Amino acid sequence: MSTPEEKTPTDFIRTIIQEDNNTGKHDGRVHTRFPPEPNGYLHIGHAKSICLNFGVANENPGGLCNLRFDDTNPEKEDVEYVESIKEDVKWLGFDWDDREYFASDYFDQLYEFAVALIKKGKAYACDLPADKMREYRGTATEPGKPSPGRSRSVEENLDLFERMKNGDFQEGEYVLRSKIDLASPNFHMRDPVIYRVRHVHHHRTGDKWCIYPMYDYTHCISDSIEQITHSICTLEFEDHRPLYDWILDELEVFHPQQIEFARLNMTYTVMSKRKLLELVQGNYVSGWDDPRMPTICGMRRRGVTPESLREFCKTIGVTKFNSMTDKVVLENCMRDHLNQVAPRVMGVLNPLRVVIENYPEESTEELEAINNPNDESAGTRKVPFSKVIYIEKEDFMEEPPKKFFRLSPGREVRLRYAYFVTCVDVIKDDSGEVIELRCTYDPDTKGGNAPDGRKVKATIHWVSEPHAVDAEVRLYDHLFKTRDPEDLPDDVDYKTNLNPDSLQVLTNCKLEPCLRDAEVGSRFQFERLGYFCVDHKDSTREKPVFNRTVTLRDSWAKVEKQIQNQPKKK
RNA sequence: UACCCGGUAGUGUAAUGGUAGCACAGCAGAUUUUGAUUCUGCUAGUCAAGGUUCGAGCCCUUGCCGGGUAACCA
Repeated sequence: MSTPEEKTPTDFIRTIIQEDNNTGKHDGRVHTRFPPEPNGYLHIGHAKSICLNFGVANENPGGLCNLRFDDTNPEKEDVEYVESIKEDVKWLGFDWDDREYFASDYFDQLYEFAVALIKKGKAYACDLPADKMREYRGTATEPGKPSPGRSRSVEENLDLFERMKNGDFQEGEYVLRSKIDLASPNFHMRDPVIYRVRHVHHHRTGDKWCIYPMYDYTHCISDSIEQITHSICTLEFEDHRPLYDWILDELEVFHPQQIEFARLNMTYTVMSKRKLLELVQGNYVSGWDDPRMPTICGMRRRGVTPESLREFCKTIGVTKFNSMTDKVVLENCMRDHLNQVAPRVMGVLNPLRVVIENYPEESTEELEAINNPNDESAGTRKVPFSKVIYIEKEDFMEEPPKKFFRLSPGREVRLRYAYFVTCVDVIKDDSGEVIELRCTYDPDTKGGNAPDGRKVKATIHWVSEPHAVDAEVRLYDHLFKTRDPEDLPDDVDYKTNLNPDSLQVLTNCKLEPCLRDAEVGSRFQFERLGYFCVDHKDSTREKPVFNRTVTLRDSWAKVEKQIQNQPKKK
């Protein structure tokens, strides 16, 4: 068996870095950064970026990756997000050591650089209101018009900028703009705004500043200050690269290379922070860490392991073309890892009572069960068995179709690690619903083997009634019912694609007794059902709560579908 | 519309100008005290047309299709 994380992926970014190493561009130095804005929780798309940036650093001798918070827009940002981001990056398995930076740490330097730009005649204060500025910027086919402030003297600009900083102006009254090229076909070069006035409190600098630098201006300088060699970002910043380069060239400072890659899109979910925020605030989900969310904390709560998330990021690769990754790829990674590490247990989600008529009344046996067939060192455990047990409702059919191998009247099946049992009677309530089964067992088949060599076609799981732990189990399905929830006409809201059945809560589940002491966050395979994880928020010893991380592969479900689709022919 | 970027099996990705490979999905079979896992086999691809070349997925031209940008957000 191959360990999941041995072969390093290759992609165009790693190729660029390799070439730079070969030519000695940065003396063999590789320094990246992961630069989230602290205005929301990290999601699986960020995981892709984290794995790329930290991964590249880890693969190169002496490589480093900084964690930098891009906190230049105080209106949307908060320390709550800073803390969650740090927790998520750590949980994913990456370490930035002491290299934790904030763009806001550079506000003083950024200010001085802006002054330098003004002195060079490359920046000016502009008092055009926002709508006028848009108008002056021109169109795709017409160049922009110079704003009246464009011809101001250096001295005036210096004075105006200082007064902006001192709070002499209202928001929107003045901005600082770079002086580049109003006729550029690239709108980002038509004198973009680099500072705006905002009289708001910043979560780190407090009320020290009332002017805040814009992203384009801040990001390249932050990269430069931190001696970043490769500044990796997503595709939508391609058009910003000329501006990134222009600023650093004008300032004549260390010049990192910006490289863009395609962000992750995944089926049955949305990835934009705005939409995820909306789902949280509108109570469409229980919070950022709702297990249906594509957020890192949501997936953590659901039971996804960091190993499988990293493996997923490796699998999807890094390219420049927009793609839609199928969610089953993620699920495959989840199963792959959980299959290796998750202990097996038995749990009945939809219990059906079974009385074993010929089993002694007060007797209890301890049967030996294997904890993990893929890991011998996981050992075995004892599972109690008694006269009354629960089995899964789905494991019984009164009138079974041909390919149904499980229990039905008169049929014999194996109870895993226990005995062969045969159904001898079906008890129904007034409405005709099956509420109890009567079975007999064969004492010679203890442990699950028949001395006479006879075979059964099915082995089913079970839980002893007097020993059962009552639990709540939450089953999750896609958050959205369509593969691409955002693929809609302009006038239709994506929320109409929300899947009304994405959460199913089962409150009458019966679990084997060892699960009473399961630690919060621990993960198990409920045999024949899937992987489950103890919910870290709502689970208590008295009332355990489990989240289903992912189901097992289910080839029976396919057969079942075929049967349903085939019209019964006589 | 202008500018920028991109198009390789169903999906996601590989291939110094030299045999188009891998994974997931799908299909078929073997093993199985989980209809799981594991194993074996199969299916299926270079957007189009020209050009350069002994040879093009890769280089050039044109077209087609898809995405991005046109915030005092990042």
